[in-house]
Amino acid sequence: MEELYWLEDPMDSMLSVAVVEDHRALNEIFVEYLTGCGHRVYGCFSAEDLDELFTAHSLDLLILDVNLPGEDGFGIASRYRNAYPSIGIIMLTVKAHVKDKIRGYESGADLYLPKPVSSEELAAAVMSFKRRLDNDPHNQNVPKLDVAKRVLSNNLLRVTVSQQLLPLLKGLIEAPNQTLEYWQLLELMDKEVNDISKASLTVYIHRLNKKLESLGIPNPAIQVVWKSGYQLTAKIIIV
Amino acid sequence: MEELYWLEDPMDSMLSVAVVEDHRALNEIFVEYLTGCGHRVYGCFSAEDLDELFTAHSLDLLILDVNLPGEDGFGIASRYRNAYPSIGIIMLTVKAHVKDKIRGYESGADLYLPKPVSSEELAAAVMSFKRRLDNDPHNQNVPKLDVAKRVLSNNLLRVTVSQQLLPLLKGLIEAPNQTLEYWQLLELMDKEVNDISKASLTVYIHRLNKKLESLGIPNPAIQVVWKSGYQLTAKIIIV
DNA sequence: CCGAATAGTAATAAATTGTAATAATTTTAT
DNA sequence: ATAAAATTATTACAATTTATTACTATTCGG
Repeated sequence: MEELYWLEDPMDSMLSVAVVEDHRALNEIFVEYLTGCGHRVYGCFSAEDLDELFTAHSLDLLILDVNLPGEDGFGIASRYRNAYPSIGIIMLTVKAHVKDKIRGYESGADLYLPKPVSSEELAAAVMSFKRRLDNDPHNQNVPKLDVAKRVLSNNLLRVTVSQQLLPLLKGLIEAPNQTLEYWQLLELMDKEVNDISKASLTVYIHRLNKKLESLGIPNPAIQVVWKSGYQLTAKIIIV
Repeated sequence: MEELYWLEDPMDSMLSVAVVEDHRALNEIFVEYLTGCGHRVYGCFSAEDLDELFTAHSLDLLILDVNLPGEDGFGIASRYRNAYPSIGIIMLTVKAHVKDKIRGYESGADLYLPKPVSSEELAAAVMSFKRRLDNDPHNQNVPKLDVAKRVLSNNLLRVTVSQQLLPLLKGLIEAPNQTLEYWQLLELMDKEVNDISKASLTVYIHRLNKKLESLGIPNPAIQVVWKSGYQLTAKIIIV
């Protein structure tokens, strides 16, 4: 497959968005503009690219051109809508006929934008989707870690985190849904990397999981990745 | 205020919709068509009408013309969006300028349809909104796999899925009711394709079926396709 | 100094994985 | 139809890895 790309500058309350558009110039314009709006945006050029991208990154929103080489936008939309009902789908097309719009909606699009679409318009549609996500009661009351105060809190509860465990938790939060290897975790804590330290790491993780559980986060929030390390599976923000 | 009206024929899985459009003929066309689609549809002609209507009936969706006597569609949208974040808003307008579309989204519209809008198109947009409501995984008891959390759950129960079995299950969910060949399943797990791996695959499938059964899914959810592979027969979604 | 929280260590329990052995099922051959 | 062969299901077990608990030592604030 061709090389996918994204621009750097992820911000905190952002969306993960894939732009699937084979017109290179347009793709780049969209990616750049949406990135500037604070989202993590991946540009790709075909269904194949998207599938590969999706195996590696979770996505909140797909922006699909209808006319693509290989599988078209309708196909992608229905396929993803089926397995991932909560994903957002915005479709772009020059076909302005009613039939096409209806087909777009039926294949699972949340929004159907007739081309030409300006970056501003697209960004507004993305924000509209984001607002819906933010208003979802399940995405509210996200626990926060105050690093300076060493306090972990949500709307109801608060627990302190010890000096020792703090950099471990901070590191895990900064790499959401990614596996951190044992040696990386030990380095976060300024420990030597050896078997004895590794054994104690399980205890530290266990203690962190207990803290997180006491905040109402499902246990284990920090899950083992067999023979590799650990990953944090809950959403926590750092303030 | 003027007399509001709605046509009879409410069905069970319907939406409560208000059409706010001061063009009487158009209003009537929309109300009639959407009612025919099985929704409970209220026609009204101004913000004032809508407010009165809303005191008496709960509404899932507002269809707003932009140009209205008194408060315009933007005003209504932001006011309702503010107070009722989960309400759906579709805006209709002849103003096709980008600025107006953006203003529409910013004031809280989920969808912005440039006039002229056909009844069919409007109905498709309404269905799209309804599907979003219905498909909201939080609103149904379809088992869901949270890949990031490695958790499989329904309304009542929750089981974790090991690192190893996760990609296998994910692959099966993404190809619902399709047979995946042995080699495809092994590739999902990054295993070599040989007889020994194939033998162990039966154990992995068995372990997955046990997990699924413990969620109340009829066993075997993953069924063998003789001499070919396996297929998942239960509906599971990925969040 | 005391007492509570924290840190390190060790021992034990539990989970994950791969493999093998056996049981059950389906197909094929007679 | 029946027996044999092939295929898949289930169970069991051992090796490895991780989770949990308990205990001691240390640190920190009052």
